Amino acid sequence: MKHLRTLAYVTEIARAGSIRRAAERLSITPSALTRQIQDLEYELGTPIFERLAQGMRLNAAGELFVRHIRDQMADLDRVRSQIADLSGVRRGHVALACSQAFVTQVVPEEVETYRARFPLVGFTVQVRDHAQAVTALATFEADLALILQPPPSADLHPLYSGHQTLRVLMRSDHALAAEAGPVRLRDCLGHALALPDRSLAIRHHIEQALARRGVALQPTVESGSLEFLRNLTLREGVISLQVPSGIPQDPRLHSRPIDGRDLTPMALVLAQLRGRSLSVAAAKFADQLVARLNREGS
Amino acid sequence: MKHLRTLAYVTEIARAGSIRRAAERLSITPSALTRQIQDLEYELGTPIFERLAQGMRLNAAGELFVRHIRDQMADLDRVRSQIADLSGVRRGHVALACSQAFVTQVVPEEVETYRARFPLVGFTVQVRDHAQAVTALATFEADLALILQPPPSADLHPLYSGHQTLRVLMRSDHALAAEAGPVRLRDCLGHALALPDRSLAIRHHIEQALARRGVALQPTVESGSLEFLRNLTLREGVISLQVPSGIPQDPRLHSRPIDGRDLTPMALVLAQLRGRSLSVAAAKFADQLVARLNREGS
DNA sequence: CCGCCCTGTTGCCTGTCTTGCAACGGGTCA
DNA sequence: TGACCCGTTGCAAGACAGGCAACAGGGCGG
Repeated sequence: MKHLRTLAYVTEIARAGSIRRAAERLSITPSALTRQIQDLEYELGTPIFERLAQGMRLNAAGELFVRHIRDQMADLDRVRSQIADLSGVRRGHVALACSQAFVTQVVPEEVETYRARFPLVGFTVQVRDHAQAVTALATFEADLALILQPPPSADLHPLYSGHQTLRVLMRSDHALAAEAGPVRLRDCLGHALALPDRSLAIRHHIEQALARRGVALQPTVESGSLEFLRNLTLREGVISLQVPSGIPQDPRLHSRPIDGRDLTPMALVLAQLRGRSLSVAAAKFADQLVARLNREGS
Repeated sequence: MKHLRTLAYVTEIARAGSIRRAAERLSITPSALTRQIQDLEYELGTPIFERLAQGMRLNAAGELFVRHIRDQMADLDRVRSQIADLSGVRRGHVALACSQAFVTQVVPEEVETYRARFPLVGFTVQVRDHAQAVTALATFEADLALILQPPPSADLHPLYSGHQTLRVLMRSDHALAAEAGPVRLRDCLGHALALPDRSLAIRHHIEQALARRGVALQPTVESGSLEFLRNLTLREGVISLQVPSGIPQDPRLHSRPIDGRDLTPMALVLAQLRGRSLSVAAAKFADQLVARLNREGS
């Protein structure tokens, strides 16, 4: 909106780190930018940027001010969403940061369901690990975060929390697929393993459990992409470990839960930033997602 | 600040009830105003005013939007105050709504003390009854409210709550001044009474207590001004009832507490609007006031 | 019923403020 | 030292807010 133009300039300069880079991204000239900033600093009675040879950096006052701008913009979004809601048509936008495990099934299904009811609501879905997800919430890049093993953070306000038991994933014709029921972890270690790499929470969870038993993990293949690992299990006779929410329904794939004695279930939360009030669209989507997670959890 | 100009226009039109009146108060022409509003409504995608023959009135969307504007302005004040605080010099402004009983001693003393330390902080002190005080908080006219017998309201966030025992106020040569210690209420009713009128919480408190005993109150003089009542007790031989905080130190005046069996102490709270974060200046003043009230209460 | 007064709105013009362009001064780095 | 990046500034062109005057429409008393 018009009256926030200058404020948007500030955040862009803070992000870009220099007036010239920001000017380029904003499609205006550096001179226009520098003047806006000078006027603003005059109004505030104090500089909000440090001028360095390499560019501009927010000073303490600037940090406070940028925080204010973000709050303000988020609040405006909320209000616009509420206003749109008055007219009966639900418009708005939902920004979600989620772990990779959920982009396969849960999130696309729920987005589709939601958009079937409210086609005017847009979505932004970003894949983030648990630490990045918290950052995304804090910088208002995301309204909601759906993450595994959330780091303890005072900024997180959980809307749902539950658990997911890890499952061994294999091709339907794999030896382990012959039996049913839970699998002991030691029975997996004998097979060729295709595991998530250390950028993913699943890997940390497994390693912690094994470390307690003094066992080292030697995966045959490791990857930051769960999708790659699934595709590999379809081609080779390797097995993988994934959370149930991320396992697509595919007759060629088979999965069995890991025995509870070997691996504790992983924590799963849907969270928002503490103290922030969501737009109508985001709040409704969160409700829907929580309902789904409750159904699955039971 | 510049970027809030249009938003200030909106609130002024909402307050004035018509574009022309608002234009006059803002010292611009109605045409400039109407255009600003049209642009804003276009940006929002929906009208925020109802056009009536008598003028403009906010619609539901407008109510939401004005609420947002107020929040935004208050938050900007807070941020500016925090920024000023970084430079070591404490600037800012404190707006206080208080019951009449406190303009005699408590508030002027505390303002003086505060301003001795931070001369760059300005004050707005308004006398408001308990209902008006809550309104003042809700409309951001006041940061803090110091009131007797606060109405139960979800919007109030108490920073201090205590009690004040009503005292009988008389000239030092009055018959009741001869004895010391608490006075029974019935001993007062025999003398000529100069009481606060029904616009003040003290009066309601007394009447409720007497109503329970089936006694009707027949004051000789009543007034909405506690100062007038005090001055009258200095001239005539009448007695009055006031809260201790409002009684000035004056050798010609004497006061004795009402017996606890006859009148329960009156509730006293310092409160802010729930969910609002105060400016540094207001928060520090609140701290100081709470310290004073705690000292007095003990 | 009509004129009067109040309301918001619109076309046109003007002054101010923002923006773009080009040039300048000052740092960093090879 | 020269190349390159940075923010900043003078000047001219454009956008935008504001003022003036006139218009359309509803409420109201004569």
